[in-house]
Amino acid sequence: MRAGGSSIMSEQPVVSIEQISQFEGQDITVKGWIRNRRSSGKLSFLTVRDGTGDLQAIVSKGEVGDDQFSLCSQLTQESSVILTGKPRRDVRAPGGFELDVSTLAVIHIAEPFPIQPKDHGVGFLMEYRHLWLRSRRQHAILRVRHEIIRTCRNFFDDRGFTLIDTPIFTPNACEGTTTLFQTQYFDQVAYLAQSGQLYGEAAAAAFGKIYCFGPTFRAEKSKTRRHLMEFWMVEPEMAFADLPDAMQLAEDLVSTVIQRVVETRRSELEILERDIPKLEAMVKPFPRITYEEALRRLQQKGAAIQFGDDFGADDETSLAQEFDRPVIVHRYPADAKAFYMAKDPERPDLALCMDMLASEGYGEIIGGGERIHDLNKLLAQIKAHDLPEEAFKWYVDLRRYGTVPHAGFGMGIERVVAWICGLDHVRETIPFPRMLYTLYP
RNA sequence: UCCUCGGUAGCUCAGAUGGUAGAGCGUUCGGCUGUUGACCGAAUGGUCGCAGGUUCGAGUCCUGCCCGGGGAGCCA
Repeated sequence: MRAGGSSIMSEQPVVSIEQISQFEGQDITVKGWIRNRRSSGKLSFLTVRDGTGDLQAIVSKGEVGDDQFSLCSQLTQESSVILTGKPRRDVRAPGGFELDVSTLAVIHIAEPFPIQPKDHGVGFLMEYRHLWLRSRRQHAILRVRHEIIRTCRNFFDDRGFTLIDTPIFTPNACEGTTTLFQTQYFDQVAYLAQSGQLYGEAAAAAFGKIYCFGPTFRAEKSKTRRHLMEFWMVEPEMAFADLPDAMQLAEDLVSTVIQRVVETRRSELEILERDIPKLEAMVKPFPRITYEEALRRLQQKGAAIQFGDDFGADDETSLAQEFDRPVIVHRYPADAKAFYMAKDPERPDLALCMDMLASEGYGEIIGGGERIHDLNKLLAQIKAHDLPEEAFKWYVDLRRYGTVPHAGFGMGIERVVAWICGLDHVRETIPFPRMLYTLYP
C-alpha cells in the first residue's frame, strides 16, 4: 500500500461505481468527484460520483492517518479525487455498498460549487447548465435520451434502412412558410434545415428505405414547455409505401423505444419518479382515429372547433387523455397542410397524413404521411402555395425519373424523451437547450 | 407577438397599513467515530433589476425600460 496518495497511478483495478458489487473485499481504485461530504470528528463520509453512479466512501482518521484525514476535511463539493480501498456491503449505504478508503489522492480542490444539494430556480440552473449536467436527475434524463437514440438507430438499421445524412445549410424553405434561421453562405443566403425530409425523399428513391437523424432549426418564437429552437429529429422515408405503412412503422418504432427504455433504464426512470407500469402498458396496437373522428370527440366535449381547424394544445391533451397509450390521428384537412402532402383520392379535401400524439398531454411526437408522387399534382401545389419553382427544381425531378408512392415521418427526440421521462419541460432533455432568448451556455 | 406572475445576501425566500433590511442554506473557524440535502456553536455576507417621479422619508406608491418564470398561437 502506498503512503501519501499523491500519485494518480494505481496498481489496483480502476472500477466504475456501477460495477462495484463485483469487487467486494478487493483492493480497488475509484476515480470521481465529491457530491457531498459529512464529517463527524474522526470519521468522514464522502458521496463520490464517477459518471456511472454514486458511492459512499468512508474515511477514518485511525485508518488513513492525520495527514490524509486533514486533506479529506478540505474536500469541497465537486472536488476531484482518486480513492483506493475495499468495497463492503452495508445496508446503511445508499447504493448497498460503501468503500473503506485506504488512500486518498486529491486532483483538485473545487471552488465553492454554485449548485447546492437543495432547491434552485430554473433560471439559475439554466445559467449553470454546464454544471447542472452533473446532477443525478440530469444525468438520468440524458442517459434515457442516449438509450432512446440508440434504440431508434438499431430499429432502422435492423430493418434494412440506410442512414443518410441530410444537409444543415439549405438554399430554400422545406415547408415554405415556417420561420427559418437565415445565415450568410459566402455571397448567398442560406437557411438552417428545419427538416431533412425533402432530401430524404431523394435518398429513398436511391436506396429504397432510408432515415436521417440530425439537428433541425426552427425560428418560431415559441415559448412553451414543448418547444426548442434547435431539436433533433429522426426521419425515415420509404419508397413504394403509403400512409398505412408509415403509421405501422411509427407504431413499431415508438412501442420498441418504450419497451427498450423500460428494460434497460429502469433505475434512471426510478430516479425521475416515472410511473413505470403506465409506460409498460403502452404496447401496440395504438389506437388510430381519423381527424374527423377526433373532431367529433372534441365537439362532444364542448370544444369550439370545426372542420378545417387545427387542434390546439388543449385539444391535443384532451384527446390524448381518452387513451392509455399514444394515439394516431390521420387524414387532416389538406388546406392546413404542407404542399408535398398527398391527398386522399376518395376525399380530395383530406391529406394522407398522420400525427402521433403522446399520452399524458405531451402532445405531438410524430408527424408525417404519404407524399405527392405525381409530377403535375406537385407542380400545381408548388404554384398554389406560391413557392419558388426554381428552388424546388431538384425536388420536382424526383417525380420525373421513376416516381413511386412514398411515405415517411419525423419524430422529435426531445418530446419523446420528455414524455418517457415524465418531465414537465423539454429544456431538460437536451444537454444544452437553445430556447427563445437563451443561447448561453 | 399577446396574456399573466415575478426580480430583496452566492442560492431559496420572508419583509400588513411608506419610517431606512431578516431567516435558512452556502462559505470560514471550532466541536463530534455511522452520517444520509447530518448535527451543534461562532463569524461572514445587500446600489432591495435599471432610470425617473410622488413624499420630510420609498424594498414598499406611480411611470417607463430591462431580465426571468408560466401560458397562448405555431409546431416535432
